[in-house]
Amino acid sequence: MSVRVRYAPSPTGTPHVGNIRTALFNWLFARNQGGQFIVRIEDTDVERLVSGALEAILESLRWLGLNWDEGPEVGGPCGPYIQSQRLSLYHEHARRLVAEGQAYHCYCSPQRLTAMREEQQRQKRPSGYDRRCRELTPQQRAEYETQGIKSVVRFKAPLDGQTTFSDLIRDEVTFAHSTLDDLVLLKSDGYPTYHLANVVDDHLMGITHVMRAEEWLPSTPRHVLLYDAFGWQPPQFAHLPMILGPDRSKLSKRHGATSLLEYRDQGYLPEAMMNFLALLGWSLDDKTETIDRDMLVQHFSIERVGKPAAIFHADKLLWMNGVYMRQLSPQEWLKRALPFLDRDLPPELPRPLPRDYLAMTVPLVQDRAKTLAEIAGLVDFFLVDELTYEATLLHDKGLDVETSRKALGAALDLVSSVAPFDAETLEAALRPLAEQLGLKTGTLFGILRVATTGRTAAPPLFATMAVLGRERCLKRLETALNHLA
RNA sequence: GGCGCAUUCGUCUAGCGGCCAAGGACACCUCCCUCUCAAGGAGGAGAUCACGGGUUCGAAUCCCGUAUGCGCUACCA
Repeated sequence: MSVRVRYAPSPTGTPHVGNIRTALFNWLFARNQGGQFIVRIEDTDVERLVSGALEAILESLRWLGLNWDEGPEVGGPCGPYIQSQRLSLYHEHARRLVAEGQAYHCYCSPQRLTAMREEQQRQKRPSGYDRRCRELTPQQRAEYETQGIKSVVRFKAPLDGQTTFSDLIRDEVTFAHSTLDDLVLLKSDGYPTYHLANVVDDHLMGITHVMRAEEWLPSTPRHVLLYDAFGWQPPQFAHLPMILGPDRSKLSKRHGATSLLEYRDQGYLPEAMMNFLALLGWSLDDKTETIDRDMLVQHFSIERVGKPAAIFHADKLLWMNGVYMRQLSPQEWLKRALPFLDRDLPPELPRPLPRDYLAMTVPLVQDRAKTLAEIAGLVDFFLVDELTYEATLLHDKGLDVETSRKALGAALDLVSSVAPFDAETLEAALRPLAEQLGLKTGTLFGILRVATTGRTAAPPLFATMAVLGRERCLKRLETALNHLA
């Protein structure tokens, strides 16, 4: 039987990296096995719906390149893939369990349940539904119904015994039935709970492997019991390690960027993100760090997924992004950078940006950027009309103003006459100047760097000047001289 | 409180009984390259494998207990 896995997010916000890591592992497994990757939207909590969340989920998947075989937008044989459009299915199955005596209507008010729970907690007793409605007589039920009290449908969990299931990552896990209560299957608003909906849908959609975060482990025995109640074969389970914030708590907004799309906006490459996320809880061997998408698909396996939760430390992601950025061809690099340059370069610079001129800067800055968002700060001096910098930088490190002026003046002469205007010729002309002035080359070049780029750290001087061109260089050297006047 | 899962350098991890007085990567430090900054290259520091008991000729690897962390304990997923 062909593998069918699903990513089943609920549209309550924009997905964070941990959530998407789960999607990634499902996708990798499906692609590795030649199976299907299905996306199913679990919008059964009307209260928590966030508008735009669905689009953010799909956009996250698209950005990483996690294409789905069935789901929203593409449809499929088991649709609809949005749970709010499958309500009658859940009702039908809940009714069946009630008719078979495997589930029952519960009329307890939310207030009573809350009070009960609080009391249990106060007494430090195990919490859980006290099963008051489990054995209601037909008369009692009729009574509640005529009073118009809304009910929920609860599953009749076995009172004793235990359930053991096999998890692909954690091996055998056992839960005593005495620790389970009668969970709600159908809410009073007519929507199913996650428990009912995911079991019904996973079965109806032919899901073979349920790969989800570890937080679902405690409810898995209930799901297994539900499969049994329906007479269905449960899928294989694989509970993935969680991803924690640097303080070891569940990843949240407090930890800075957590949503995948934020990383996109910060200039991370999807291929780097995929590589990094894959290594959070999975490894190929004892040394491989960079693995591209195809290799990932080729080598992914559940057996190599680890058990312990992983902390999301973005510093390694930053490094990896740099690796992928440097691997890009200059053309591709520019293409990816352009939208960020449009966004981040000073608005007073005319658009469209001078693409050909920017292309010349690529060899000078490609190795220096770790994210696409940094590029604007690396190339802005190539484009800006007026450089802004502290004039003291022109005679820093104990240099007297007069020497700086002499240096700039001499450079000005050479730059105006040198030909051709390329890096080699410029260097051949300017390097000897240091000795003539009795300066160390580093010192001279430092002055010229500040004058031509406005900064103390920049790409190699002569290559930079060559790209800037004679006009700009002369103008900037003159401006620098004026700063010292 | 109950139940469950987990526990190897700061972080991501390799390790499925002897090849490990524990390997790789990020970050950090030093050096090289060098006009600055990067990139690149070479080194370094960093883990008594949570702790305590077993099992075994032999344990990071198997078992038990303890501790710690995390998760679940909703008419949320």
